[in-house]
Amino acid sequence: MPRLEQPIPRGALTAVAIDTPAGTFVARFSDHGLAQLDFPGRTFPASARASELLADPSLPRWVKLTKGALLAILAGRHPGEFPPLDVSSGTEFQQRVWSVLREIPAGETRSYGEVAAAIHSPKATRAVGSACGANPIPLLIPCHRVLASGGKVGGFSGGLEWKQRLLMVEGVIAQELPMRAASLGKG
DNA sequence: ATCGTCATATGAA
DNA sequence: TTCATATGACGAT
Repeated sequence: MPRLEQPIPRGALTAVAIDTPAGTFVARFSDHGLAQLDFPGRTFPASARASELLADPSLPRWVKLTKGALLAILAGRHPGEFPPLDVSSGTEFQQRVWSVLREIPAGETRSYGEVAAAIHSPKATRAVGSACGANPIPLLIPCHRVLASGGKVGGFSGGLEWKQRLLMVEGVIAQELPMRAASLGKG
C-alpha cells in the first residue's frame, strides 16, 4: 500500500484551554474536528481566545463535547458523545492502530501484540508502540489501555503517571507504580 | 525477579 | 540507509 511519508497539510488549528480537576488541557481543533489534545503542564498557547471560538459556529459545540468527554473519562464515568476526531495527521498505519484503540472499552486492556494482530500485522508490535506514542488525542483515543505483555504497564508519552492514573480510574490497576505488573487477578 | 541480547515493523532524517 | 521506538521472546544470573 502507498506509504504516506508526509502528514497531510492542514490549516491552522484553533487552540482552546479546557479546565478539569486534573489540570488545564489544551485542545486544538481543525475544520474537521478535534485534532490534538495536550496534557496540562505543556507550553500554554496564547491562542485560546473568545474571538476564535466565535469564528466557527461548530467550535463551541465541539469544545463542550470535548470537555464533557474529558471530565467523564477522568472521573471514570462513561463518556457521552465525542466530538469528531480529526486524525488526518497520522499515517495510514497509525490511523489503523488508533482505530483499534478506540474500540477498547474502559476497564479493558490490550497488549501491543494484540493490537498488532488486530490490524493484521502480528509482528509489528514495536511499530504499534510507536504509533501509540504518536497518538495526537490521548484519553479520547485510549492509548493508555495498551499494556505490554504480562500485564506490564509499558510506556506513555504523556508521562507514566497519567497512564497509571487513568488505569486506576478505570479499575484496571490497584495503586502505586508497579511499573511492571498490573497485579490484577493473580496476587 | 532482573538484565542483556536479538529479532522485527514502522517512520523520520 | 541509519537511527530510534510506549515490544516480545529467551537465556543467563
